[in-house]
Amino acid sequence: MAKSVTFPDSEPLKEPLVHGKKNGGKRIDYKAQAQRLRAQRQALPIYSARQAIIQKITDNPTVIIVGETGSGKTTQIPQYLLESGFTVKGQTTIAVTQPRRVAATSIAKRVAEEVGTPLGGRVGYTIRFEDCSSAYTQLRFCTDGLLLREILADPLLRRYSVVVLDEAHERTLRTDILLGMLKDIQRERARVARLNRDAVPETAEPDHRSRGTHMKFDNSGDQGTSGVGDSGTRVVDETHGDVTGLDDLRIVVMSATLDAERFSEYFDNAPILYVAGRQFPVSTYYTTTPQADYLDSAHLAALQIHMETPSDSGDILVFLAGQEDIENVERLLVESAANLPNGAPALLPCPIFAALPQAQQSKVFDPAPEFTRKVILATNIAETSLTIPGIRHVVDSGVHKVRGFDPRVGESLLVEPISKSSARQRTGRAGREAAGFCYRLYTEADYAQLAEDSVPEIKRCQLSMVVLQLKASGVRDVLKFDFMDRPSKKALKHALLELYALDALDDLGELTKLGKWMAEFPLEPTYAKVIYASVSAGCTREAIDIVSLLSVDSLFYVPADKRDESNAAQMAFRSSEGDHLTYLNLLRAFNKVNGDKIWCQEHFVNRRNVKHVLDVRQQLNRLCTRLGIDTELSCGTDLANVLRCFLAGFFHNCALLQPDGTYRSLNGSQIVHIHPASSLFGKKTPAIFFDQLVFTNKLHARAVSAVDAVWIAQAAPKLYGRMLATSQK
DNA sequence: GAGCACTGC
Repeated sequence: MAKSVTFPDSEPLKEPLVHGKKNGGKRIDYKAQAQRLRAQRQALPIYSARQAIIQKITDNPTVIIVGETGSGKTTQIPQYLLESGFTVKGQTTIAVTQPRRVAATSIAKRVAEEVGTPLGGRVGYTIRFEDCSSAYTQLRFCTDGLLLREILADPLLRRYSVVVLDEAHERTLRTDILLGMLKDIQRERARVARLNRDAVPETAEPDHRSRGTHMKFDNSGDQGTSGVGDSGTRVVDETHGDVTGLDDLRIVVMSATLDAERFSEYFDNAPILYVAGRQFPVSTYYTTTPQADYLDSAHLAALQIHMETPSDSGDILVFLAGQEDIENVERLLVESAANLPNGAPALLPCPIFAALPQAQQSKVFDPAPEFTRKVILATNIAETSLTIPGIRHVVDSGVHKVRGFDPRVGESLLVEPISKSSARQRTGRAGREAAGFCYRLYTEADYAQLAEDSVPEIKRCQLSMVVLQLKASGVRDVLKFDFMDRPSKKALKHALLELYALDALDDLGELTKLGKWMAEFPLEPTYAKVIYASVSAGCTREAIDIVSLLSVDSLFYVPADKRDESNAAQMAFRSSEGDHLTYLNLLRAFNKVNGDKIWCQEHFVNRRNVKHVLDVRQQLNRLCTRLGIDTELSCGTDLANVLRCFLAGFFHNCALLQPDGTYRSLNGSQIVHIHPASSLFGKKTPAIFFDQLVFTNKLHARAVSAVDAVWIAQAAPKLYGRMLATSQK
């Protein structure tokens, strides 16, 4: 388990009281512990709405719950369902999804304590790489991505009686797909539930089970009527086979902001329940004039707050767009901190962003020394993913970096204005422990111009994996799929064409055998295709290694002030063939020293990310073994073989060196630049392929390797056969 | 000469 002090967005959680079955050799009295927590539970704002919530969920297939920050919805509603017999021990489970892994685990721990059972028993969690649940689990917390993959194996989600989607307002890619699929599943479950009710003989039970009344509610939770075995009548459905005893699926959508109307409309006008929260007031200030340089303004604002408010009035949190911004403001603040007037309290800048190694990330959670105030310089990571205690002042630059995708121009990563809901979320970070202050580095008129909500991820990302997953889950016409926010037709068609080119779809757009195989992998289809190609090429070992390595976005950490040192350290792993084999060298070296901490520091290796790589690798190995693939198949020293395999998936990501020294992409003829962090930067390699193409200030190819142009033609003869033949002349 | 944040049996 990652040891982090991160907690989910909504509720401040206490550290779990117990982690295992035993504590200092003594058995834990779970019941007594739950008893102690009862008063806390009953003091939560949501407690007074308990009956109303249970009633609404009883009476409606779908309910939308808007719970403000601090309402207790995340920990309490799942328990209300558990206490009210919405699940039958050994038969049905309640799933509660979270967008983030840490949230799923920390909430499960807390709820297990409140329920008074060991974690993994009645209350458990399941996330990728980690299953802490059992046959007894009736309340399962999981990530939304995990539930999504579960649908592939169980298209009707038979084991679940209720699915609770938490943090739905974040509209992550997975939440959006889940919304659409759950709506479908709910309809199908209602249909087979009717078949079951019709099949029950008159004598079994009088059929007064109109909508929502066919569940018994008692606190034991053991006597619900699932109907399994009730009548002995087997119910078989044309599309789903044996559906004996299968009941309706209830859906609870939980959201923090006021976009509940849209969720309600989407689920056939499902009722909305509002639950008040517990949040301290935050005074918000705007600048009177637009700021030309938000880095400068952020620096001055932080300094001004520090000088004009007592240093024990709480720390300062500054929201900036990215690593570069943060490092710049940090430099300015370090200078100012050194020149503070005599007797003034000290100022301690603390940067935090995802690419920062864990050890440095955790510094923002350390209490500041005496007479010192922390200024935390953060990206969006501090908006939802982690909550830093002690913040009373927020400085909001009004910008963030957004990943974008347009089928015509590809991926982009650009600085853009935030939305109003984002601005409110940032403001709220100042009022978690006491009344706070928020300084927006833009005018009130500018705020009024901001979009109400951010664009859902599904409208700004590549969709090939989404489409493959939908197809594999039985959605035949993805263009007609009921998305809550529909991606553009162009983006969907682009994904369909990509899958067709990868041989995952046939001429009719139906999933091929290979496509079904590819969907088994928790990978972008391109990577799954590489693994497939590696089997006949005899280099599965290396293909799995490299695909795993590409699953994290920074293997190295390059501090701004130690660039040369860091580059020199990385030279040890450099392969003249490019980044893919450089990464492979890094992995081998890492394994040789057993991931030694000091070694990682000396080589500027991001240890946490390489550990993640090892987890992914193990999972891929297991999956391949299950599919009958020999994962030890290795090409030894003939590593060119592996690169050739990558072209089976990445034939769209190739570029050729032009006489003028630039690279032009093979499919779009755009000028691409090798990313400066690449081992091929500045080298003149005739033909390259790359993992990603992202537009920032230029179109950058990230993770680049050298290949033979002939291999490209061989990998996609229909696309490039002629073009390459003519360019050779 | 440069990388927002997440996730996946």
